Amino acid sequence: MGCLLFFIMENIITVLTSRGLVEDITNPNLNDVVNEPITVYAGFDPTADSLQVGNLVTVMALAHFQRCGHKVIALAGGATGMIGDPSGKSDERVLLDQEQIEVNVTGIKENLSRFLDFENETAPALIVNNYDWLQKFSFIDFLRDVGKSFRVGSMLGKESVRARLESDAGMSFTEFSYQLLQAYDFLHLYDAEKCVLQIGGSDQWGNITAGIDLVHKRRGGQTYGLSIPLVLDSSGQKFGKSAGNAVFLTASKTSVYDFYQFFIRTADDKVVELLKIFTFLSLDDIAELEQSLKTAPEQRAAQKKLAEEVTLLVHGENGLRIAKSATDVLFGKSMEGLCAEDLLEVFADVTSTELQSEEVEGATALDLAVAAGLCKSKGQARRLIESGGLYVNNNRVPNLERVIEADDIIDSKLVVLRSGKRNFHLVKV
RNA sequence: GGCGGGGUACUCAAGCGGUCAACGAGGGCAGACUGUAAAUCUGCUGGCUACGCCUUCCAAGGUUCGAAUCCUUGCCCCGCCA
Repeated sequence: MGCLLFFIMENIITVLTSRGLVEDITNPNLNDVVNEPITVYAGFDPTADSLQVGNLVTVMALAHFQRCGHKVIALAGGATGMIGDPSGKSDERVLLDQEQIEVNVTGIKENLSRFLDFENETAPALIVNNYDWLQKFSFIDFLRDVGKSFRVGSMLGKESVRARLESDAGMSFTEFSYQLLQAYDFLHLYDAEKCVLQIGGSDQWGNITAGIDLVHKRRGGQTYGLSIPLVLDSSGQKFGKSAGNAVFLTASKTSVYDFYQFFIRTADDKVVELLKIFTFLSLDDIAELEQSLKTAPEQRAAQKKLAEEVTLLVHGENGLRIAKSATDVLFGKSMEGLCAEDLLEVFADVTSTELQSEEVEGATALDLAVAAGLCKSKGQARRLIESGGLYVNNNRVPNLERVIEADDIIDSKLVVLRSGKRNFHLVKV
């Protein structure tokens, strides 16, 4: 049996390495260990009710594990989220209440369900919440059973702790204890699910090794850790922020259009790396796209493929369809042939204003822009029009006298205002 | 507690009695160019019933025909000495 599996299973470490998803592993033996199916887990912090594209890196790694025949567990940190992981944070985190965390855990589960197969016959994925086991501990029990196995010296040595102790913000006992909880998670999953590997972002290294040590001390078992490199954008910033806002996987927080566009705007020198990380495209396909980048950069084939693949994975076929038709309308010159309902879907997340029909029909474009709140004042609207930056239904407003006619109101319901290239505002009549 | 410097638009920062809705830079917005990149160039950046009018330069008073500019008081910053 082992032999058979050996031949049909691709070595997951090789796969991940070839896609740039491995920063470091705790023990080189892991290369051989994964030739048999193992159980692997990664934790997700419920700081919001949706994962962000940054989390997607870890999710993709988990998905690769599952595709290679391993059993994967996604751990939602319902309990640890209440404590706050100090790793990579310069300030003490504001504690979330339990109610909020439950909401967040639910949202995260929803996100994960798109990537992991929970129905798989041989190795269905599992979602667990560490609140389920950590919540049962009394403080005394925890200190006796878990705390006893930790040395303060090595806890103090962790990067996440050291950085904070040296900063002005300092660190509370609560956050200091965080690594014990995450370490205990590993022990619990080792016992309950025979989980022998934890993966996570490189900032999780200290927490992962703490878990490995704990399993070794308490059970004498050998476990492993694998860290994934932090993805940065071309300006060296943490990946996944767009104009200061995080890009979320949940459509209500980041529209499918914005999500799609985030990937479309990937810089040339970054797109190959992202294709490897965020899609399941073969390396051959990616090499082809890389070639097209050199021969026909203006086609942006690689960016388009990246955006399509990721949007499809996260938002499904319908999400991708909406994102693409939104892109057509928002970048295309004409909106002809689209009815008000199509437009409402396309502009679902665009700010909109409801006005009475007598405020719209017969009004000048200038007045409408102000009434809708697109421009703060008439002066601003006037300047916008004079510089040719205001559009009604994707047609430039030629002069200050332009009046909104009945024809401009699509299906007697909608007028689409736009300032500049992509700043849209919907007027509902 | 003593001495000195200062508070101007989103930010920095000129202005020191009229020519000030307030120089300049950054940022932001728009236009041209372009590959939804980067760079570059141009315009705009208090409000309005708009070649004019109104409200602004920490706050409140005062001097003056006229103040962001001078005086008084208050509030707040920042240096230096105790």
